[in-house]
Amino acid sequence: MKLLALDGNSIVNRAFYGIKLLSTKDGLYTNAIYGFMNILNSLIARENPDGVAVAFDLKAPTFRHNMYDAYKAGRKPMPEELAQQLPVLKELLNLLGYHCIELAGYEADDILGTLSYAAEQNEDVCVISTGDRDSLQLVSDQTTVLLASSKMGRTEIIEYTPATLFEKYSLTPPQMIELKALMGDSSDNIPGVAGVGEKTATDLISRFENIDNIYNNIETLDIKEGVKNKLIADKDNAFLSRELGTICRSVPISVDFNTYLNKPQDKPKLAALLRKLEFFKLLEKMGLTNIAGDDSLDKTVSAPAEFKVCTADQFEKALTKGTLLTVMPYENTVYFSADGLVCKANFSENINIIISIFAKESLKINAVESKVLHTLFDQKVNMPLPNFDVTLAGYLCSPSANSYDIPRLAEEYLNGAEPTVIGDEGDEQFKNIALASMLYEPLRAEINRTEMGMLLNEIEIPLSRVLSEMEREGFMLDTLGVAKMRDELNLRIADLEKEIHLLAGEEFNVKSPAQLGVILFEKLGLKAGKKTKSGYSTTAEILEKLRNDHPIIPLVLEYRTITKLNSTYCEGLLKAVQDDGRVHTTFNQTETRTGRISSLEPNLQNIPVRRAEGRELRKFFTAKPGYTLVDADYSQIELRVLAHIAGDKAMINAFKSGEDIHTKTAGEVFDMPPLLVTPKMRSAAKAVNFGIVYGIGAYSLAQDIGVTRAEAQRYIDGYFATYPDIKNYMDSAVEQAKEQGFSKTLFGRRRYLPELKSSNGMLRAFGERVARNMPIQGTAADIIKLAMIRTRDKLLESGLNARVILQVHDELIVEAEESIAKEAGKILEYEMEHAAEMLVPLLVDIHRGSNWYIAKG
DNA sequence: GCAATCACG
DNA sequence: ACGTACGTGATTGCT
Repeated sequence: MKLLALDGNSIVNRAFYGIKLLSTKDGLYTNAIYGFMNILNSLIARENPDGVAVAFDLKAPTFRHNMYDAYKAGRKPMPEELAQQLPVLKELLNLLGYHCIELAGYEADDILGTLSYAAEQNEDVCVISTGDRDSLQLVSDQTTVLLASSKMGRTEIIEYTPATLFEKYSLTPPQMIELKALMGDSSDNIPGVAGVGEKTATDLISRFENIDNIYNNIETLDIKEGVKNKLIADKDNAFLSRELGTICRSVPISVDFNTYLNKPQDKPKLAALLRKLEFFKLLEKMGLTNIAGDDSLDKTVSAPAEFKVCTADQFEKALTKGTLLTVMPYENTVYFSADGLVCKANFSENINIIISIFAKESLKINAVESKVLHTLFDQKVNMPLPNFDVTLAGYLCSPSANSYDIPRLAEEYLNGAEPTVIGDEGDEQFKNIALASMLYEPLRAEINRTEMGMLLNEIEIPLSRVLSEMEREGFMLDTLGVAKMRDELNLRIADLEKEIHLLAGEEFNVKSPAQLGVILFEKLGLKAGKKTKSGYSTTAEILEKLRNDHPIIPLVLEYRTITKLNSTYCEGLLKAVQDDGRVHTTFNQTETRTGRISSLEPNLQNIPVRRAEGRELRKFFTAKPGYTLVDADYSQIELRVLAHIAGDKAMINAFKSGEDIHTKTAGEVFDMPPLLVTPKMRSAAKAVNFGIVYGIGAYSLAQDIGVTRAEAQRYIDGYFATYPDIKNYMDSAVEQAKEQGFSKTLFGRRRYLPELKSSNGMLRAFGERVARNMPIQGTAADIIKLAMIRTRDKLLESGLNARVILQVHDELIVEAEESIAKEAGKILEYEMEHAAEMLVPLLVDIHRGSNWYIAKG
């Protein structure tokens, strides 16, 4: 039989520190369990064992502590976030049918040693997985060790057999103990021989086999005088270290491998635990989705609901006044649910029934993915704005989730309760529409509890229709212009590549950072700025510093710029253009943790603008014939939001004065009249203003503007002295988020921040920056969303031939018929500036033009 | 499927 | 001693 034996503590530690802190909505940390399961499952897939045993350390002192007081002294205690995951992990492993072994007085290593010894006696096979090199002493013909090592931040697994061990260390497995006797182990506080490290120790052991041979003949052996003296001085420690480092192979546990065959799984309990952990992918992979939760673990199980499939005709006739109608799009079909009935209607074949369903009086509509519904219905079905949307509600309730599809939401809010669907004929969408109707109640309750009704009803639901319309409108692209640019870029790319190869003295793939790193930093001997996990960093920031050190550098930089323009933008856009000559992006309304929208395929929110070469591209984003683009962007919206939220009088006055905020800030901070503020001072002030919005740190600010950390700190101190309420706000934003567990915008949009409870300083600091930034970025996002909705409505009401076609976070673009463009611009400007009532005015810069380059002003 | 890089606000 | 700005998406190389 083949046993997979894991060092539970070692693996779980790796998982914990390797994966960012995750937590369920109940605040249970899960990252270590999650990582452990990933590792375990990949090991099982790789080894296909007959049984799995996981060995754990206990807190109790071991025989090694009795032998040596200082054993493992100075070890940091296990962080609370990890400690609380261990009992849950053990429960999970047991439910999965695996075996957890732990024994007072012994470490996990000793248990593994005993299991591997048993394998040798019984002609079984033992595969050990650990991150601890100590176990290498256990390698034999029957025992292989899979050692997980973090090579530059990423884990790789190396398989050790006696042969590969000898190849790497030139030592046999038992000699690994002798090695440790000499070199010690700082992590366990095992002393070894002072001054002897891995190199010397390996050399000695490979020549003399073990420390007995060394010490028995120490005077006559060919050893350097200095090393010899060290050995003599620490003789006792060497022998002590050998004892400490020797894994005990006779722990009183069962050595009959049949004991460790996989047990049958307790599926209901397993399903309930996986749900509690929110491991929905795993639940699905294990085919447990349909297993109802076990009450002993779960608090509430929704009453089973029954749904009958009927025809769209029957459904339409059975619809009663005022009932809740749940609607879900799926490809070219619409699924409906109401009063325990479900049906589907093909959008083309049954369109009349769909129309008459929505024509019913006083329906309450519960939508799934409103935006997709609006897109499907377009102008053919007049669907009023839904009263609810389970997808958008799910997003508002937990904006950091990875998915808002119905099965996932059902797992979270219905606790695995399954609807009974009669007559579904294997169409699983019937189950989904039933679930969607069941999701209405719990999600509505959660939206009410968290006071996000306004966000859902006044912002996200109406916005979904605006986004659908914007996607349908699209943005006209001058494809001939883009193609011409592509051809020109291709010529330059070919030239640049030749020159770069010439200067490098060989051909290589300039696009490969790995190959480029070798050329620049090894072959050409340029000074590497270290960084990155897998080699040299070759970012533009590093290369820029080397610009004058070698003629190849400016060429590489130009190559990068141009290939980026060509691949991502010229080629990318040409691939995305539709038959109508326009690019139709997709807006994702449930992606960002802050409430912004994102844009994909193609992403129209990152079209180049900062540098001249890239900005040229915007000339190909045009208005259609007879139309003009109107482009309006908020001036400093995030800083204005900050001034408002913080209620900082000085900053509010700065904005009210209408002066340039960065100049004004510089003037205040450096105590100068605005006229005497130099460009250098202004740009420093601008960097601090940015930094403040991002949550600030002196180190990063110093990096950004190229001053010392102390200097940066002085700027920050000066800034807070000028705007004292900003400082107060920053502190209270963090404090409040820590108390409540989330940050929120002016409109109540939440972002939960479990990071703030972390004992990992870096992660906590990240959480604190987010707590300062999210209300600012998120409020600005809420505001422009309101502006989009109102602009769209006003343009429609006014009967003007003008449509919103794009949003880029603080910028809106309207395509308007030339003759009314000015009027449309007035509406756009007014609605943006009046989207929210604030302590500071909201201002927009607005321009018109035949293409985006011009309209951007 | 992830890491590195670079485009935007 | 360490190592960071906040929020995204697309392309490419590499395992």
